[in-house]
Amino acid sequence: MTTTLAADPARTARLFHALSDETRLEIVRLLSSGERCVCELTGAMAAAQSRLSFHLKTLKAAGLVSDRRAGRWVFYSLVPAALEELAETAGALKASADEAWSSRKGCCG
Amino acid sequence: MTTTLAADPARTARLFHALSDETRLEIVRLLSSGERCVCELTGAMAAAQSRLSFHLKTLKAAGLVSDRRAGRWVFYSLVPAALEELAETAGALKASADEAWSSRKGCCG
DNA sequence: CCGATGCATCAATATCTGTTGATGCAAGCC
DNA sequence: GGCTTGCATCAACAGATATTGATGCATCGG
Repeated sequence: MTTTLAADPARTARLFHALSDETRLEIVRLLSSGERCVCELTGAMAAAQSRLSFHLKTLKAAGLVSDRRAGRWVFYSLVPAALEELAETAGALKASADEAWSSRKGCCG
Repeated sequence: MTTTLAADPARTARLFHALSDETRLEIVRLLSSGERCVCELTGAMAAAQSRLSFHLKTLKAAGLVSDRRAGRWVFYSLVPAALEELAETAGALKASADEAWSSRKGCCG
């Protein structure tokens, strides 16, 4: 009743899926200290350029990062609103788990 | 600096992965109103029994739910600690996104 | 205009994931 | 002891996902 739990399940699943990969989590971690171009990410991680491009595309599709072109470089950065949405959803899930403890219910006779 | 961001990336990825499926999100939603046996979940969702068993196994492997045998029924329930861990991780990600805005940094010349 | 750089995209492959139907197994009812 | 119920597990398949190397396409420097 307090918070909307998974108002849009498909959206929630997409959001969680985008963060269900270690490579992408590492990208997010690197972006947490600010905007980065792909070349720098490639350097920081031991990853092929096409691999990073793939994961960045996934993160972008989920709305977690945005890109900005500057000259020959493309800069990626986190989208705070999306991460806030994530935090809210996770918070709602936690709240529902706490509720579950108070409202016990019999099942199957 | 405030919160540890992905101290254990593999664990974080596993947690997010467990919630990256609509069927599993629906299970969590049903469990949020209390303990449920598989038979009841099967009834509430339009899902084959073996399908639910598969997803429950995934959720259990991630530590998000626990099971309890009672007679011929197996009751599943949410694990508040795991959902709190999730909420904390999501909160840390959000915090890092906010930090990213203040600490801009040049890249690639 | 030419070569180099930064990045996206494609093709091919390998692996993982989810679904279904069948089988197995334990617990309770008769 | 047989039968039924509730659930896990398996086998087989289909589809999604991740990795790699190659190619394409802009942008910039000369």
